[in-house]
Amino acid sequence: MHEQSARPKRPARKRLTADDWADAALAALAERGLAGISVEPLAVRLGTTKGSFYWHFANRDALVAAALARWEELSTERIIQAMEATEPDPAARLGALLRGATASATEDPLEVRLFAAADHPGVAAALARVTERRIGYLAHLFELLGFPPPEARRRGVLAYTSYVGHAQLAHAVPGSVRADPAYVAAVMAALLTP
Amino acid sequence: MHEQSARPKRPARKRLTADDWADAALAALAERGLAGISVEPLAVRLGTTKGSFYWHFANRDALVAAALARWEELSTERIIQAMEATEPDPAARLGALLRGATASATEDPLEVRLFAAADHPGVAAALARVTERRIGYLAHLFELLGFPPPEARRRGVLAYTSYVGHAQLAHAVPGSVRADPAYVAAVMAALLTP
DNA sequence: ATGTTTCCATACGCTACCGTATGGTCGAAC
DNA sequence: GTTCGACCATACGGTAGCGTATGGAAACAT
Repeated sequence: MHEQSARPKRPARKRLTADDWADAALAALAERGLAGISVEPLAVRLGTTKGSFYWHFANRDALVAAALARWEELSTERIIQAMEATEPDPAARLGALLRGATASATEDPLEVRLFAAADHPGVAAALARVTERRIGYLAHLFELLGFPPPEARRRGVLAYTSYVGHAQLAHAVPGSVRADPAYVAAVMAALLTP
Repeated sequence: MHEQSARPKRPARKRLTADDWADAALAALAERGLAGISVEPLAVRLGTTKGSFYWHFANRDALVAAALARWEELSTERIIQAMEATEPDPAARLGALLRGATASATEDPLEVRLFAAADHPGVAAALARVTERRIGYLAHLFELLGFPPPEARRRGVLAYTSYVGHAQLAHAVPGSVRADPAYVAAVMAALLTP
């Protein structure tokens, strides 16, 4: 008790930025859902108090918005990376995309949490934008593969719904969708058959 | 104020049963998610008070369990009806199932709410049972269609994930998956191609 | 009609969280 | 080294919901 340097929290004993709060909010969102973005518990976790929070943000909803913006930014970054992945063949690119998506979906609960929180207007809006971008990109790939636009869109929707459903099941009913290396291949075959 | 017969609530002025509470809970779950199952608001809605509730149930979680049991019962009833539907051809039966499922999924938010609440152990358990029954039945149909068991299971999973994903998208991003009569047909074609 | 059982109303305390108010501290600019 | 503004701590009040306690009212049996 004779030295006050060691607070009971992490060594992080400096001042915080709004981004620090947004990152923590995004992490809490992934771990506990939208309700996990709560000011006081986050403050404890960051080793500070509400006083800090209400300096950087007007209210809780502003923090939610910041976390969503961060997610949207990251998710579009990813799609750009996927597009720039040196993989010229559309079919191969589609396969890599699907493999990567199903793999990361089983690990990362974030997107599942977002669907669970789609009641929130901000969440719904962010989801709408990201969904449209992704389905659009998938449809684009199917067009490159020779499908006419309406059919390409249908297949894009099918590919994306199966991804979303897979992610949901993987988190809600882990046993139902156990790792099967042949699964993605079967899905690909179904998606590519003319 | 001279006649006490007319309470401000509905004409329902009789005593309640546990099932009345369970039904109300299931409705609230569909409308507002798991958090919608809350004792005091439900009491208001039923024109009564917490006193009634805590007579019939030990606590909130018992009510959640009752609502889940009711859902599970209804959902299995439905699959039995679907199985007894006078439709001998497996492919036709599959098509009818898919059409009915995607149609009802866009209207009824209940299942989407359940996935959103899969953190709750009871919800997860109910979902697990229902999911396993449904995927099992789908796999059974694919076996009838001549696919070997592992492939039948894969296609059952694919069919079910696409249903779940479709339901999710329909509720979170209504615009993305607008009614397309050719959609189910395309999905069917993809699922049935050998 | 009276006593029992069943069912409900009300009041209370408790927890978790949001948001405000206000004063304190620390670092940088002068 | 004082001053000023950025940043944070603490105390406070408010809301929503869970669960308990206890006194009644309603239905039913006798």
